[in-house]
Amino acid sequence: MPPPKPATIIDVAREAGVSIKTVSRVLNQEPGVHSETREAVLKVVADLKYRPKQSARSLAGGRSFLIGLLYYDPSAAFVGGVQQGATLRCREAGYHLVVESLHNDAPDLAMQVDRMVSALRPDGMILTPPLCDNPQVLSALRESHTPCVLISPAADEPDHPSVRMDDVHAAEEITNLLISLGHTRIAIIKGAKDQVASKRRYQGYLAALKAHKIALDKDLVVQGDFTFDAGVEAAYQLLSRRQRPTAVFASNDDMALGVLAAAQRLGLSVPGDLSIAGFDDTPAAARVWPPLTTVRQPMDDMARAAVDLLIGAPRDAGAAASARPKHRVLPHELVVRDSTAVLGAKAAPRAKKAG
Amino acid sequence: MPPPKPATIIDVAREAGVSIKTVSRVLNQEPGVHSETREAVLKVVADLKYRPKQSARSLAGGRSFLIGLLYYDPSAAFVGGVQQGATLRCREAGYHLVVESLHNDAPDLAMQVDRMVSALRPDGMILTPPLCDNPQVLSALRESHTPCVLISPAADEPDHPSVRMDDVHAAEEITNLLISLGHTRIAIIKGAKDQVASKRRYQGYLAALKAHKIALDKDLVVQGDFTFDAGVEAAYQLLSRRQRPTAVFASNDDMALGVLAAAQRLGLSVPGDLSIAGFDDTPAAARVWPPLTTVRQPMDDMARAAVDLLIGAPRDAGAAASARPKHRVLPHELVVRDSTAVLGAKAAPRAKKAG
DNA sequence: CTGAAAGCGCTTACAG
DNA sequence: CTGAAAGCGCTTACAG
Repeated sequence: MPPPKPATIIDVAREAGVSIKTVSRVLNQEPGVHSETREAVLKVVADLKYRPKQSARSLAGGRSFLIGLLYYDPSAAFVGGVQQGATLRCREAGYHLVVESLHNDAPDLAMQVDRMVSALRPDGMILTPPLCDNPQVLSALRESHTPCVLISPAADEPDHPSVRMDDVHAAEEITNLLISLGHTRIAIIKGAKDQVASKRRYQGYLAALKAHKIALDKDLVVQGDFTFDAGVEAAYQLLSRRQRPTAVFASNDDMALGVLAAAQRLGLSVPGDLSIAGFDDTPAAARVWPPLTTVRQPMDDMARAAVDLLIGAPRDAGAAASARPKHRVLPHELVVRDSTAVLGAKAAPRAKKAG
Repeated sequence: MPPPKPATIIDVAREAGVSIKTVSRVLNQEPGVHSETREAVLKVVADLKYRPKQSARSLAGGRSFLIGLLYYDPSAAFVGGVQQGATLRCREAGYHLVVESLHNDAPDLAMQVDRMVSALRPDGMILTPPLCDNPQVLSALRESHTPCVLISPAADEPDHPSVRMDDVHAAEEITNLLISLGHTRIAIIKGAKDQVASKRRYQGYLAALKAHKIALDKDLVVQGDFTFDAGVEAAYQLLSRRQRPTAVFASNDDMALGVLAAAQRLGLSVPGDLSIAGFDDTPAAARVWPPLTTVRQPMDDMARAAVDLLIGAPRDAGAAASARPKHRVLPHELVVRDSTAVLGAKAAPRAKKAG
């Protein structure tokens, strides 16, 4: 048996005794339809289980109801959070999320992006780091006149709206927390050199030290690259010094987990001998012992805000419409767990927030 | 300035001096086009940067070139792996992946699924656990006659093709590994009661014990639910017994991480005092100390296989075409790391595979 | 090997 | 408040 053909707008119009234009009006919630007519149409729609076909709407109307999400590292918890927020917000708004995994250094990156947008003509694109800072990607998108929102880009571009959190402030807060616990020998493991988040978090660290008049000890600053292995290696370096740090602020959770692993390997007690703080609140951060003190990025909310910016800014509103793109900064959250404690204490840490 | 309109098939046809049908033939790689004509068309396509519009192809041709991925727990590493494989394979095949995050127990689940498929008319859907076992989801999909592939479903349904790994065998292998390391008091923490993977892994555990004539000790069997907290709790139960187990097989990594955390909290050395094995090879498994011995599911490959099944089986090939759906079982991989070691040894474990 | 016509199922102007 | 017409940009089925 061949499957029954789904009802079309013509079927609905015939059954309801109106024109297809009126059906269209009802479905798109356009004003100017008599309420009785509306009711009648809606009833037929329900009876016939009519659902407008997206490809037809798209072809005729010029909107695809598709939002694209471009990402690089699929294992990154960051991307998972962003995707979750984006897909939920899309559903609420009647859009759908198309995802594409791209290598940041693929030679044909521009072509891959171009292919996607030319075929799908998404109404907007969401870019996550490091793709949101990739000139190839950005220029391919510009050429196709696809609106896009950058999530946590290196710099706020004048061309595109962006959504981010305040890395500097968050890093400062977490460093303040360590200071308030009595630590003064606080090491930092910096993130990847080419990512601006690394710089910003380092800035926050410096600011906190300065505010508390703690002199910067260059021996306590180690270059990392956001990987677990970098965290392990940095920890060995730091913990082999004569004057060990009593606390380590790793610029992300993966590195913090590396520090934790190295400390345990060396037989140090965490947080008794060493307090450790991370950044990101990845799923793994709560699945180790002791659970990590860290910063929760509002990934969900950033993604939702990105979708909203895209839906609100139709393609080619251009220079005329909104004079300049919006740059939103969303609030983060300090997550104090058991990997940080009062200096010298063997007990559990106090969840005191730094001033 | 209004953005320049993208070229259409008509522009290409005019420029190349052929009919649009011929352009269509070239682009769709249909046979029966003179090679010179083909070259000429291709040149114009390149010059004009022509890209067929997906919504038009979809409306006229009845194929959307969209594959849907339905998932429940976005933090699950499993979903990340599946998505990665699916999106890459889709790109290779000229398809795109649309993702949708669904609550397995949402009251309007059927409607949400119906909305997606009715609007997008994807050429196929990929379902991950537990959604692939959800009657609401399956019936909504059946009603819309959308082909779908189930990834690791509870049971192989006659209606749908599926892709899975061999949970029983993998669990047996990992138990064998522990036995080969000299362990006989091997505990198991079972997975969630309603998931069949739990049952299968337990079966594999039982089979390995039986093969080695090790009597089952009910005290070493603890019910879990796949969460970190369940692992912690189960570990406390197991490790407080007079006769402690010397090894624990947790039915997934999250629970294994819980066991590891609990052991460390109790001051036990892993693997010196306790060997721990997990299942899944989540990102966190390699980010703890000691790194977890576990089983890597071929998530990538399963997803690729799923996409292939979908592309190969056009909508409504129906009963006529392929008599019955295919059920594929893909090979897994034992990942032996440092959380397992020879009974009583304080040294690193040998990476010996069980017979 | 190539093409003219019809049609996919909607929305956009434009009328009334 | 409602509708008849044109058109979005392709593919299908049919001719030659």
